[in-house]
Amino acid sequence: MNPYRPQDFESRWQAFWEAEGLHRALGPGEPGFDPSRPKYYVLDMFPYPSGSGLHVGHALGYVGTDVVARKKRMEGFNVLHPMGWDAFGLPAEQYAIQTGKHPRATTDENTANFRQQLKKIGLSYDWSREIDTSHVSYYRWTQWLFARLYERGLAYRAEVPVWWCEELKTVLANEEVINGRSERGNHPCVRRPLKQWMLKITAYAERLLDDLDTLDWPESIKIQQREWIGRSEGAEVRFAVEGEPEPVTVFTTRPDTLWGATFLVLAPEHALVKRITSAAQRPALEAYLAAAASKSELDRTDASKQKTGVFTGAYAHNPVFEKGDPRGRVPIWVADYVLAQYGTGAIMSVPGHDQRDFEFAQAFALEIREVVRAPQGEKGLADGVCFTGEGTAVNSGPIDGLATAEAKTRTCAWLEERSLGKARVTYKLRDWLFSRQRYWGEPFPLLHLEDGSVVRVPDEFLPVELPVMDDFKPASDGSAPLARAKDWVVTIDPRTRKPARRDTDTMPGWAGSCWYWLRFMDPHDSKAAFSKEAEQYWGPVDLYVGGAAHAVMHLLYARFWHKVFFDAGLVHTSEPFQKLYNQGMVTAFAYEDATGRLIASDEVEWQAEKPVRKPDGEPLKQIVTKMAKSLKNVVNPDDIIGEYGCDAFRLYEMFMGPLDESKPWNTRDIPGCRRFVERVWRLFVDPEAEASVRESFARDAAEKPIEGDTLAAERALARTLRKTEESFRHFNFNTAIAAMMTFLNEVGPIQASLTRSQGLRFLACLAPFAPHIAEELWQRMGESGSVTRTAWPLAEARYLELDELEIPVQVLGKLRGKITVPKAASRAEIERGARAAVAPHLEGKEVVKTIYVEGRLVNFVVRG
RNA sequence: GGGGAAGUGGCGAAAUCGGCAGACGCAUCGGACUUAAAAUCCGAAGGCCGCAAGGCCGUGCGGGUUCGACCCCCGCCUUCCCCA
Repeated sequence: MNPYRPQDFESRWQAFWEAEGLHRALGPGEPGFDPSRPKYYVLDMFPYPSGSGLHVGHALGYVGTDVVARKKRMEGFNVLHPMGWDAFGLPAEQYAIQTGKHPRATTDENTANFRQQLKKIGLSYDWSREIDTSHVSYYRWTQWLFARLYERGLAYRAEVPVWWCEELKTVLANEEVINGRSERGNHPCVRRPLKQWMLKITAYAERLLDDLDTLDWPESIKIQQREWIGRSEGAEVRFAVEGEPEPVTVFTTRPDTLWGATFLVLAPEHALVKRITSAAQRPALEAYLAAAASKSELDRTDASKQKTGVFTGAYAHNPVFEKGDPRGRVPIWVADYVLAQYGTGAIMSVPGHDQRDFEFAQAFALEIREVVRAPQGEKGLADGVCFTGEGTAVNSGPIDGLATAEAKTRTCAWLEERSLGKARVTYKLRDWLFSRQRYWGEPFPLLHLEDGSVVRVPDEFLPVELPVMDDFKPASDGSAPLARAKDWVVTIDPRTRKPARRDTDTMPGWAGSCWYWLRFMDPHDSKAAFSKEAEQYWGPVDLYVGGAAHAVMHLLYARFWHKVFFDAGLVHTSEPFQKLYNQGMVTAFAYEDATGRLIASDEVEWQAEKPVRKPDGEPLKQIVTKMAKSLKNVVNPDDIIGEYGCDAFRLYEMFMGPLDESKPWNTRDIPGCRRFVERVWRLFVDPEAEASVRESFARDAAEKPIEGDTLAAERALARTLRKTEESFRHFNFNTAIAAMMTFLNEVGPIQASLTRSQGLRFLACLAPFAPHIAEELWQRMGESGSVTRTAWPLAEARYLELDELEIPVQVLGKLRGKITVPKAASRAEIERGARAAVAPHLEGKEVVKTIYVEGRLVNFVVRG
């Protein structure tokens, strides 16, 4: 008896692949490496191994890349498809502080769990290349690469505001602060300046922007990155401050509106604020600064919020006016909608032509002056609205009458001639805050000498190992936990033998993911981060797949590091990821009662097609949300695989819809995929018989001529192969699976007419999606080796051609009939047939025009 | 607030270039097989009207372009994602 029992063979094939090393990616220098084959590097964004394990949403992208990797191998590529762990970071540390377990221990437990879960999904990773960013064998090279940035002057220290929670006595990361309160405990937080390591990503802003054009990435991601980098052209203008030697420098994108600047606004953190504030204004100002410190940048710049600010009591001089001209005397205000890190931390306010300045001026009764006349037909200042568009300069001395674009360049020239300012390009992108006062991260390979200077730990003395500590809570004075590892901190500079103290900050969670694709190319190298040969062969990543959630930060940081490596001659391409693809989010149904309260899905049952709560039958509303532990709607792949088998699970993941779309998981739909694999099984195997495969597929079965049902099957197979091939171009594997289902529907009734070759080609086509059943049937067919090593089957053009065409016939764009014509029919014949087919609809009407789309459609345009 | 996506049957979805809307699957209903059930196989099915033939309406809403619009343009509405 031969029923389909996946539990009997799925783990056996997984063990076989591993034992045979079928997914090992052999690289340069390894025995058996074949350099004549083309390479393909397909990479998943590696996961942070959280304690809650994988859910079916994570698996979506992994199955997607696995399908691609398996097909590429069948096409003869050397495929690099690795997996590892982005294991440093805050959550592990947080969890450790709560439970008292060391993050090393919990991280190892979590990665073991993830590895075992991933292996059950039958993913064809080369596990010999597994990496863990929190292992010293990895992070010593993170430190080494950081040193390359450092020696190029791209790392520096600066006082920047960071979130501080007085109640918790700790520095918090941005993501730990919500609406000015700590995520844990809901305590108030403030931003206070602290010395931090910064990376000078702004030095690469122009290249990060320009090189986007060379990448095969989704346009939406490119737009988001461009937006993030935020290039803007404008001018820097110096305003002299009354009674101060230092001028205030402002940046503006609209130098043409300089004549309309009626006040200045400084960011609360601006260095000049405290110096210039008058005694009378000081109390109000102090109160304002304290309030601003507790707001996030998001709140501060939220345009919908009421504008707040306070006058400093000081005045500046607008340099476009003569000394003594009352129009040039402008008050200096402080407002939190101006950010210290953007531009110069100070703006000139032109309330007539900037919406935020307009609202601010209205709120505080400041002067509004028109300097740009709106074009005919548009509402301008004369109509009482702020005009922010382009128009004609007025009340602006030397640039009066000029159009905005011309007025801008003329103003810049005017300023430069008089040394009052200059044209400048700025970016919204800011330098990257690269240090944390936390334990679970990479230590900086830096030493502080007694004279206050900072030196690198020489490369040959790397790694700087993270000391083992039992108490790694942040200290109450905001200093880093590593500062308490006294024996570790106190050291000597190996170069000068002078006493030194180690830097006690650690790198942020992003650090390890800034180069991991390079380590995968050569993961066990103890002499270098990666060998030149390996990088030369495998780089760049051909296909990078991950969630759109990382559209900006991770991808921008990774590109930045890679460009630095390129400049340092470490890599041969200036971009790391040639093609990027974002898998969609897998959402899940959740249920809420009449009051909107969420009900866990295991408390829900279905009665008469309606969801109700189990104990009392109260009707519930089905909603779609993300999968989250807190919503109790998480589905674990282990459970699904246990019940339906791995192949059915993989097929369902791909059958749900196009890879890039977000779609709800519905376990109720899986039986359809399970039935599909069972039907595949029965196509090849008679479950009632002892034979390993049906007679018609046996090795010694008589050769069948390609005619009749066999020809029909050949054509059906050709259509399936074509559709599958196409699905790899669009990453909509749901249509490939649908095509294979259609194939089964078509050949089911004529099973006995199928040839062995047709059966084998179908299995090869199925193999990337459902590799276990493909292997099992491949073996039962008596084929030697693994289906993963057979050639990818292609459709033969001659079996895709049809003898007859069915052509829809429309009248005035409405479908009124269909005709079937021989492939060779002439246009005249087709038109004649079409007229006949829709004759009743043409009755008494005049055909004005006949539209014929070659082989596709006829449309009669009629009148009367 | 800014930025990015997406809205098609009861549900997941499909539809080369602007050319037959709803392939494939789930759930549902009917039939066959069965003592019965499960499994399997065959069939029905967007909505409305109709015994039927057939007709009308239908891709979030309102306009537009076109012989023809899920697809292109303009304006709305709703939902989801991201913000160092």
